[in-house]
Amino acid sequence: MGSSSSRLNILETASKLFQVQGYHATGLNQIIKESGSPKGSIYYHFPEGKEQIALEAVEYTGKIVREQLNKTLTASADPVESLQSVVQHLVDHLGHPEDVEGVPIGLIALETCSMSEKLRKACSEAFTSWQRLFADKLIENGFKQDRARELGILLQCTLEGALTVSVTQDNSEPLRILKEQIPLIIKP
Amino acid sequence: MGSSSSRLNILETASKLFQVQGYHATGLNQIIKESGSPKGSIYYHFPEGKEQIALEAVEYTGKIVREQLNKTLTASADPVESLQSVVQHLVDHLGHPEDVEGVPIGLIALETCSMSEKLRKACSEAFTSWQRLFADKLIENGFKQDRARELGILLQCTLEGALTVSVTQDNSEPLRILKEQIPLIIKP
DNA sequence: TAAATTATGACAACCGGTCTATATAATTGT
DNA sequence: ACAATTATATAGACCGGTTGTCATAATTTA
Repeated sequence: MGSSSSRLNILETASKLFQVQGYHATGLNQIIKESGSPKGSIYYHFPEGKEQIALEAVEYTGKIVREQLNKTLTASADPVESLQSVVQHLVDHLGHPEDVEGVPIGLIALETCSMSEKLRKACSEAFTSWQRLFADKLIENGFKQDRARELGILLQCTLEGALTVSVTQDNSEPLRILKEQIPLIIKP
Repeated sequence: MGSSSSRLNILETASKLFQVQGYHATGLNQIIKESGSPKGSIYYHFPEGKEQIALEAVEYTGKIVREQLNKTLTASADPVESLQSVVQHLVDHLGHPEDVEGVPIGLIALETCSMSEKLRKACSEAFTSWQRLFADKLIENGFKQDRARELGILLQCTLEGALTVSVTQDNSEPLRILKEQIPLIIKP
């Protein structure tokens, strides 16, 4: 099959590195060194090179975050409460970039969106899938479909931004403020 | 003196490139080529190399955005209206990355915040200065100081996020949604 | 003119992604 | 069972581009 264990190993390592360091700061040498794989394996498993690895890494991260998000969103029935849990989860993992969860795809998205249409689309679809998760939660709780879609987009954007600023300022305050304002934002 | 015209020229070129492409994707060769300056000038004007250029570029961009922001915010007395103008301004300049205005510092912030404390701090201070501008506008219009500070942070984060997602999705919808929701977000 | 400052382009050391050439394992045919 | 062929896996060489240095030229100042 096309998917050996070493392939997945490379992909997981690459995903973490791309999230934390970004596309250009992450070299193939670093990926193979940290994953313990031999150099030659890269172009065997990913014949199209770095761009292919990044593409699959974005899709992979998109899925991981989707699952984590889904778990947190279904933990409570109340949309406000569960969304606040999502934010709190980000706060908790702020200083631990070794945990993949919570570090966004925003960096690689901004880096590549004006460079590779393939990568741009992959990032865009990850964003959209997260937005849809938020919207669905609101629809379940009686929001009209159009309104839920709007709020899903707004919430995902706001999360992305607050996370960016919190990381940059090395301070969870932006995320904590967002958490407190969620009841105000989620209004039918 | 330390500030010749060629120095400023290099700085302006570098600022644009760092904003659009990011830190690691922008090489010194590209900076000197696009600015028309000779290679040697870089290390004459910026003896500490790339990191120094990036640092000054972030400070420079922070100031430019601050001025543009201030202009737009003072155009209308009503805070909702003027904030919506800020968002509209971003929408208008979405597809024109050649205009510096509107392209954020988010990319270089995410790229460098886990790499250089100096750069992280510079980006952080740019963010803070923008947040303060929003907060001041609200204070002028009767908001309590603490509440205005909260909202200033929230607004700047949300703008950053919506811009990131709009650029990535090549679609101004996230920004347009944010614009419509501003009256809802700005509540005392 | 002499000295000090300002400015410059050629050069070196290095690191990146890519690819080729080769070794090992699996599969197939006879 | 053994040979031939294909598939899998790997190490290292290559080329282009990166940052940074430095000896020297141009310009200003005394």
